[in-house]
Amino acid sequence: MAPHRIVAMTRYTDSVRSSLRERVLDAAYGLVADAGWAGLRMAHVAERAGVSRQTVYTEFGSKDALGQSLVMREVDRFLDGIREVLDRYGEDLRGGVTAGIEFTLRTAADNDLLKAVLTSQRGGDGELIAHLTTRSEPLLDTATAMLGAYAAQAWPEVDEYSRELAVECVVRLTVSNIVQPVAPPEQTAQRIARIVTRVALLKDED
Amino acid sequence: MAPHRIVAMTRYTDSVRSSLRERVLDAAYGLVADAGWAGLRMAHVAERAGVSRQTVYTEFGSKDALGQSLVMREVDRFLDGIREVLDRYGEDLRGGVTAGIEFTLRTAADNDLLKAVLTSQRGGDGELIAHLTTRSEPLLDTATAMLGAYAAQAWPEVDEYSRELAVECVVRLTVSNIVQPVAPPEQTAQRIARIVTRVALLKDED
DNA sequence: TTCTGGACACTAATAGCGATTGTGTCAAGT
DNA sequence: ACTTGACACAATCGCTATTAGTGTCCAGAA
Repeated sequence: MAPHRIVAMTRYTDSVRSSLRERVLDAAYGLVADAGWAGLRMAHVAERAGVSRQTVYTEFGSKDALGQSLVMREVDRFLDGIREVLDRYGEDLRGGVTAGIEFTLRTAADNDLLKAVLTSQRGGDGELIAHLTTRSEPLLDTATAMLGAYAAQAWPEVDEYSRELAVECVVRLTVSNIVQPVAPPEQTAQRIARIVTRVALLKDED
Repeated sequence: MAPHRIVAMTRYTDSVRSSLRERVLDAAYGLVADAGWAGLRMAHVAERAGVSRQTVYTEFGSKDALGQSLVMREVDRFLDGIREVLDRYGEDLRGGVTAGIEFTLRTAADNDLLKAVLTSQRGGDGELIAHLTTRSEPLLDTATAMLGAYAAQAWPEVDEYSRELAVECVVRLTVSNIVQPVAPPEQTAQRIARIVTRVALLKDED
């Protein structure tokens, strides 16, 4: 019985802790959106999260570490979103790619933090991007690898080289359209998907 | 005779003036490369160009105007370079595109000013990019239009929509590879050219 | 004429310096 | 576990004096 209780208590503690982390992270996210990373005060984070300043420090250690966790959470959520979209479309890779691109464009449009990470843009207001040493630098690489895996599964008849080219196109053209948009996300997504389909389906003669 | 002499003198004066402008611009270019736009001193420009500070002011009016002329000259040279490459390859559009991309990648690699203009990157050391109001903002548009014209001439059998897609690909993928290079210019250029060829040649079925 | 060189007013960048504000840590209290 | 208050230390701010640079004018030389 004792072991069981210990386990139960540990789980309870863990869940409390993780919900605490989430609350703090939520608070930080909102405040960063308002005042930018430089304008963020640990005291405000604690206040908005409904905890003491000390708790924030014991949980995250420092402001920099809090920033790390913040962008890591955002990155993970984005990657999960992409995965979910791709899964939802199953064998229809073109549909999945279109939806994934649109999802990415919309995310970048209303999430300054992820936009900064996706476009690797330093400076500006996204000063916290100095913290992307952990899991956000290789964001695009991760996304590329993910997309490549789905492509290999859904389009086994396409040769590997063509798939590589196509995946590279998706990623680079999407980022390009985040930086310099010319049409609403939906149209842009369809346009890129069309381009990419051509790249994948045509085996050149030379 | 009098009119002739006047004309001759005017031409002489013009040529002196333009060579003066060039010298000053050359001096400014070198100094900007060393110390950045903010670190540039009009006195240094004059000194290196071998003229008095006053002459620089009478010729350009202000430091800002000098910056304008500087980026305009660089932009024009780049555009001329692209044109020349495209002309040299004549009907061989794929060869021309490949060479043009490589030219662009190499230019961006060793010309910070043009790199800043091409990637529209503000801030950083390219503080003078605040001056791209004249002929550099539409640089990419101009290049796109140019490429489109050549494409229409060399590939009349390709439908217009496909040509548009292909040209967009060339421009966006090239810029993308300036920002995030993964291979030397030559390889990258060939890769992009291959992608673009596929986009142009395949008419999709849907 | 065209360019030079020096003199000038005015403005922007710089350095120094309290005063303020915020980070990060500690210990005692709940 | 979390809070509260206190603290040392560092970064930032507002202010001032000073420097350095822009932009202009004009007398003189080529």
